[in-house]
Amino acid sequence: MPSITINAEDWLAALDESGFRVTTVQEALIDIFAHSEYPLSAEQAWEAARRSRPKTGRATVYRMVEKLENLGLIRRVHGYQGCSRFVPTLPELVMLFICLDCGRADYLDSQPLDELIQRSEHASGHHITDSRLQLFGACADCQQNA
Amino acid sequence: MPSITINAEDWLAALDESGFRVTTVQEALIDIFAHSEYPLSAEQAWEAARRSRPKTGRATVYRMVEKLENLGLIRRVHGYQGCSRFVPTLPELVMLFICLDCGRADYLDSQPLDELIQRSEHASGHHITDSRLQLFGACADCQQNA
DNA sequence: GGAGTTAATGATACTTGGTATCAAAAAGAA
DNA sequence: TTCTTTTTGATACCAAGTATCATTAACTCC
Repeated sequence: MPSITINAEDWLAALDESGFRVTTVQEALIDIFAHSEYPLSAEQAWEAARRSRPKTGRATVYRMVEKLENLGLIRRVHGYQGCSRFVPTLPELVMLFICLDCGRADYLDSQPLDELIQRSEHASGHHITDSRLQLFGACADCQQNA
Repeated sequence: MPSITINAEDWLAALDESGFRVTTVQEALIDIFAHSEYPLSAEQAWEAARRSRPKTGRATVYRMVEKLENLGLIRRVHGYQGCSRFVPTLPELVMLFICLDCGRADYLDSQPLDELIQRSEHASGHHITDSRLQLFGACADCQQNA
């Protein structure tokens, strides 16, 4: 499975540009989200943060997760195990695939989704401005090892 | 917006066939879900149920919602206002559209989704077994009245 | 239709994920 | 370095959802 590459610098820059102060909690959390192959809940991110930074507060992590989501740096995974897990957002609009065996996230080309939206708009008369798509199944690796 | 038609008889039959007893709470809840144009949360369904059946218990409604979801009679809406709202499932696999103005749900032909899945499977090598798609925007009616 | 059996219900207590508060600490500006 | 303002962490809090269990209501069998 191709792993994604997130540039922590860019995330910190994004926070800075939005007028937020750059803090050590932020750096820790960005590091955590940027390097996880699996969708993380705020609770899991908190656990992870305390490993490198024991006094990290719960509320801080929840606040940070919300901030990162608002800035579009992470996005919510809607699916199995609820809708409170997050993965890094890639620059381009991509579709998210989650392997039900290993749990890892993969990013797929979103062009088919663009076309789907165009066709559906045309057929229904609705104006579609946003979408949530999540795909599930067995990733290429897990199929081979099965 | 085309309104959906749910046959309460069918739902009761489905519960019956699955070995569950047919009760008055069920009938009330099925009625509520089948006739709502808007996605309902368990909490909202509870409120609605108590209007016609004041002693209805909270836990009962939550249990019932879970049961209806497990039987595939209602499905979860993943989107704005969280992921804890439900709409009736239509017999065929359809895509769900939610209007961000009036809040109503509409059901779209799912063929574009089938094709998307096929194309994505082919391109990625993953085996896709399930999907969650939600579309948002302004419905045809709301566009006209804007 | 009535008695017995078993599942469903309702009231309550509880858990958990998430939020509000506020004094203390840490960033940034001067 | 000092001052101002945001962020933080600890705590308390809230709300959605779940477990428990005595009571009630469906279904079964006669």
